[in-house]
Amino acid sequence: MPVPEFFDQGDLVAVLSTQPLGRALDYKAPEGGCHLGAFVEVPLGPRKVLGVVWGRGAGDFDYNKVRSVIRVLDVAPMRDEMRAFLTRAAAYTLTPMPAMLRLGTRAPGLGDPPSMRKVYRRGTGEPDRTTKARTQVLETLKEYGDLSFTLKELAEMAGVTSSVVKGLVKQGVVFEEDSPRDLPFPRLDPELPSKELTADQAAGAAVLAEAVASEQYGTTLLRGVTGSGKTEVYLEAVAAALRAGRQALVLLPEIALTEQFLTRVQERFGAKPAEWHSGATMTERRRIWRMVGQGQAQLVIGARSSLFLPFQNLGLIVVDEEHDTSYKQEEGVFYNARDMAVLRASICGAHVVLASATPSLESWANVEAGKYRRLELTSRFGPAVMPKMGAIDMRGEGLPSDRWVSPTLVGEVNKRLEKGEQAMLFINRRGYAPITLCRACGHQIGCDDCDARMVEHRYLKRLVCHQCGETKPMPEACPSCEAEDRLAPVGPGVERLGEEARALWPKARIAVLSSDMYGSARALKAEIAGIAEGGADIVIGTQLVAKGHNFPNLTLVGVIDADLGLMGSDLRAAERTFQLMRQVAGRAGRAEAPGAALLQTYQPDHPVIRAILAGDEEAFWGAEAKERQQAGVPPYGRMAGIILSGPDVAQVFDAGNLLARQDRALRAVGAEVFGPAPAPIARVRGRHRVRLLVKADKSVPLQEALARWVAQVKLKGDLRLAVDIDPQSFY
DNA sequence: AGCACGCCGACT
DNA sequence: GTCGGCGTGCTC
Repeated sequence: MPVPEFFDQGDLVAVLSTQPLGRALDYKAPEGGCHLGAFVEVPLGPRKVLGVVWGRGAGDFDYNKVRSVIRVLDVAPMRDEMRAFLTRAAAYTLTPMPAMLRLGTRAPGLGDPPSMRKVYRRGTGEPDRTTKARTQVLETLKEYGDLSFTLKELAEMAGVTSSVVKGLVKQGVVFEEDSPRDLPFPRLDPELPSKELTADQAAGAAVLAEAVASEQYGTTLLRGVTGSGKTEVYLEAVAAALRAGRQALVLLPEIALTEQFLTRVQERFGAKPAEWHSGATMTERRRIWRMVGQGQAQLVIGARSSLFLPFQNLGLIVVDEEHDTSYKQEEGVFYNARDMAVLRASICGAHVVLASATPSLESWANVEAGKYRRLELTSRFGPAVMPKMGAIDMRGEGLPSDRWVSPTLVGEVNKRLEKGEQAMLFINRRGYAPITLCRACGHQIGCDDCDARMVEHRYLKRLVCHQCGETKPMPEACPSCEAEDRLAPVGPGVERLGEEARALWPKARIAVLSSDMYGSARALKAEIAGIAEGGADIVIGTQLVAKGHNFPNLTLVGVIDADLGLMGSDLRAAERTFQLMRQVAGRAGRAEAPGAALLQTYQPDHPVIRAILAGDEEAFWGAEAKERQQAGVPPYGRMAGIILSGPDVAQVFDAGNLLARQDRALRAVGAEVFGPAPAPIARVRGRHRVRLLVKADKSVPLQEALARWVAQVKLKGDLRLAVDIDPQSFY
C-alpha cells in the first residue's frame, strides 16, 4: 500500500524525532491534517520535541494511548528524496536515524513563524531642527537611496546613537516599516559573460554543462594542476544548473578561505551566493536554511554540513579539493562529505564534480573502475608555468638544532626579496613548539584529559592541547620534578619559525598565518587578502595557506619539513604528504613571474619526495594503488573502525575484547577483526578509547554484518560505541 | 536525550 | 527508619 501524501486528522502517522529513540513513534495527525514529511512538534513524555512525519503509523500501539501531533511547523515538508538520502546515509554510515535527522534539521528557530523586523528608510518630512547627528543620518540615507536598514545598522553607519534615528522617526523624517526577517538571496545571472576561457577550459566547461543539463546523476573528476582554471570551469557547470532553474552547491574544505572565491562568484553571476559555515550567525543560518528550502537561494557555498540543507531542486554538487581530509567528519556522526555528495546527487538526479589538483586514490580508482568520468585540465592559465621543484638535502646544511631555515633556503629567499617578490615558508605545525621538555627530568608536558602533548602557543601565552582544545598557562616549574626555569621548547612551530625569520630578515615585512591567531574567519580573510596584495614580503603559514589561495607576487615556497608525515606506518601518510607538497608548491609563481619550490628534507631519496620532485603523479598513484591492492585495503578492500569509549580503561578494553571474540557475524561474510588497540588518540576529554578494525573484501555487504555483530553487546554504564565506515587513518 | 522507577549503602 | 547513589527502561 503506497504511503499517502496527506494524512487527515486522527490518522496514525509515524513521526521520527531527533531524540535517540531508535525508531519512529506513532502519533495522531493534528487538526487540519498533515503532509508526509511535515516538520512537526510532538509530545514525548513531559516534553515537546521536533520531528518529521516519516510515513504511515505502524499501528502496533494501543490506539487510546497514542497522542496527537501538537502542531505542524511553518516550513516546507521534507521532500521524499531528502528522507531517502537520510535513510541511505544512515544505513551506509551505521548512524542511528535520529542522529542523521539532526544533521538535516540544524537550523535555529525552525518552529518560529516567519518573523518580521523593523527597518528604516528616508521619509518625506524635514526635521524641525537640524543637528549634526541628524544631518549625518540623512546624509547616510541619501547615499544609499531607497535602501532600508535595521536600527542598529543605520545608527552605526551614521555614527550616531539609535535615539537620534528614533527622534527622526517621530517627526516622519525617517519611516519605520516591518519587513520579513529572512530575505531571499539576490538572483544570480548565468548569462553574464564568463571570464575568457582557454580552449582546454572551454571544452571542459562544455562537457560539464551538458552533464548538468541532462538532469541525470553522474560524477566527473575534474583534475587540473593549480592555476589551470578549475574554478572557472566548474562555475560554468553552476551556470548550467542555474539556467535549468536548478540549485547548485559548492563544497569547500576550509571556509576561512572563501573571500576570493565569493568575489569570483560575484564577478561571474553578478551577486554573492549563500555562504553556509560554522561561523555563521543564527540569523544567517536561519535565513539560508529557509531560503534554500523555498528555492530562493540558487547557489550555496558551504562546509560539509551544507549537504544536509533542504534543497528543493538540486542539480549540481561541486566538491572542491575533493582529496581534503577535512571532508571526513570523525566525531558524532562519522561521514565523508565527498561520498555523501555522490549519494545525495544519485538520489535527486544531480551531477557531481569532484575537483582537485591531486585527487584521492579513492576517486582515482573510481575513474579506473568506470564509475566516474575524468576530465583533465592540462594547460596552465596565462604565461606562468608549474614551479621548479628542488630538494634541499638537510644532511649537508649543518643546521644547529634550534634553527630550521637552511643557509641554502636563506640565500634563495634573499634573491626574491631583492627583486621585490614574495617568499613563503611553510610548516605544518601550529603554535610555537610541539614539545615542552623539562631539561632536569625529561618530563614532557601533556594534556590532563588526553594522551596528547600540550603545544606551546606564545601568541596566546598558553599551552594548548590540539586534541581537545584544553589550554593552561605555561607553568613556572616542571610539574613532575618541580625544577624551576628548566622547561624548554623542542621542535618548530609556525610561531617559532616566525621568530627565526624576524631574526634572519629584520627589515622584511613578515606575516605569520595560523588559524588560531585570528579571532574570526573574517579577520583571517582580510589578513590573507592584504598579504596577497603585497602586504608582506615573507609569508609564514601552516596548512591554511596550502588551500587554494592566490598570491600573485609569490615566487618561492620553502617547505621547512617535507619529511613530516612520511614517518609512521599510516598507509595514507604517503598520499597525504604527496598532496600537501604538491599543493604548497602550487602556490608559487601563479602570475607572470615563474616560481620555485624547495623542499627541506633529510630523505631526498624517499619515493614520495622523488615523485613530488619529478612531478610524476601517474607513477606515484600507480605504485600506491599496487601497494593498497596487495594489502587489501581501501579503495581495494573495505574497512571499518569500531571506537569504544568510556571513563574506565579496563572496562573499555574488556568490552573491546568481548566484541573481538564474538565475531561469528563477521566470519560468516569472511571479514576479519583486528584489535582492540588504543585508538589513534587513546584518550579524549577524559574518555579512554580503543579501536577495533574490521577488514573485508570489496564485495562484502559489510554494514549488515557489522550491525549484527555490534548488536550483540549491551553497553553498560558510560560505555559508548561508534562505527566509522572507511576510516581515514588505519594502522 | 530526559525522566521516573527501583534497589542497595550510610546517615539522623 | 529515610536519603540518595545511579543502573535500567520508557517515551507513541
